[in-house]
Amino acid sequence: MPWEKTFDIDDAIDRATEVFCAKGFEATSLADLLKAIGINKGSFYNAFGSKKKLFTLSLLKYEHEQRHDTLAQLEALQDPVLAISKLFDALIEDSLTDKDKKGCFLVNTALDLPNHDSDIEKAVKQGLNNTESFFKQQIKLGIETGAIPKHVDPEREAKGLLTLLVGLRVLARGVFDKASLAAIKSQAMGLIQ
Amino acid sequence: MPWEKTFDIDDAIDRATEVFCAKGFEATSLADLLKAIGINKGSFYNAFGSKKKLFTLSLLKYEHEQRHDTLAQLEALQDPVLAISKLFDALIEDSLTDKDKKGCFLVNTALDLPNHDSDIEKAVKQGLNNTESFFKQQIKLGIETGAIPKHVDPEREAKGLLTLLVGLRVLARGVFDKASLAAIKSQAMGLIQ
DNA sequence: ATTAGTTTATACCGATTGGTCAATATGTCA
DNA sequence: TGACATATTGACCAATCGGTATAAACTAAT
Repeated sequence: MPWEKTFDIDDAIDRATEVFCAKGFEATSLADLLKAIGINKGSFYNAFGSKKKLFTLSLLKYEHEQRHDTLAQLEALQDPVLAISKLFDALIEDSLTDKDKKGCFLVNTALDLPNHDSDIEKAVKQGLNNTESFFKQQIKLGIETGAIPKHVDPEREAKGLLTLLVGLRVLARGVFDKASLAAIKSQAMGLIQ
Repeated sequence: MPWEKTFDIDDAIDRATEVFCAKGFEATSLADLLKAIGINKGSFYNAFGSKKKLFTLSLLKYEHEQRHDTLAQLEALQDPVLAISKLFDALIEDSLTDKDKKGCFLVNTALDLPNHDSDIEKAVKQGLNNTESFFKQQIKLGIETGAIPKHVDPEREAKGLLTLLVGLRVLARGVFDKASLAAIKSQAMGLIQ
């Protein structure tokens, strides 16, 4: 029937995600988004409805792709210690590679949680809780296979690993250098030994 | 000669700090600041010059009072394990008490570092590095007195404690509840045992 | 009383904010 | 071909942004 869009919605969301992640919701202007996506206002509001709706879309997509997919791959390794090691390696690699220092969209938004609505809060909590569950699962598996000592408490230690992950993402945005980030990883691995 | 200011500059900076801390630099409007301080534009620009200058003042004052003074008190205890324990207790207490969930001005700004000038970056780095140094110092002291086992590496472990502290501050703004924050503390104490 | 500096209160500035809307262009289907 | 549905464009909107400027009221030391 009608006319197809001349730009790719998914691609537009990804471009918007980069800006939202780097600057946060408030500091990102509509002009920023239009420039990043490469469309003008009419198309923007026709496609997304509002700045806030696009932010929600961005966060949900990021949560799904970055976290869900990544963790699924690591789980498939069937080697908890290696999986956790690789996760921290990937975080550090990602942080050092990205010269815009955008950080992690979930972590950035988590710190800004009091300034967002409940649907955003829900999405962020779900993302981080699932990461915590991943750690818990891996620790339990490691204890079963003997790769992780029995005295490790999956529940508590998972929260510790998540906290280190979050802290790493913050400090990687300008405070810590490569060596210090590596020290965090070694602390994380120490938690499960 | 002339007339003394009718409002207290220090008090004004403190009120501004609360708003900046809760909402960040960009999302804080001049109107927000004027309302929080209780003055109007003329007085504001006469006293502070610009929004950005006040932000810098706020950050430096916070860095000095919150961090410097607090850490000095803890150092005076001459009991490393107790000092670190009390520090995390205070963080958790502070996070749970503040119903605005403002978080820590230093940590909030640290995550936003790529969007600030070099003078802000410098102040944040100094604040966090000094906290790291505090941890290192306490660990060294603990090893000397025997309260902390010799296998603990002050350099590395201090970074771990700082990362947990930063992560705690982030998660306390809406993701973690009291019990989970307590779990983080127990992880931190575990690092030095 | 003069004077210097501070306060309040407003008016104003250009620029930008998020968002709307009517006109126009473009595609698909009958 | 023509009708219809949607997409795009760009002008337009009121409100707010940070910041300046103004004038009059006020305080305190000379």
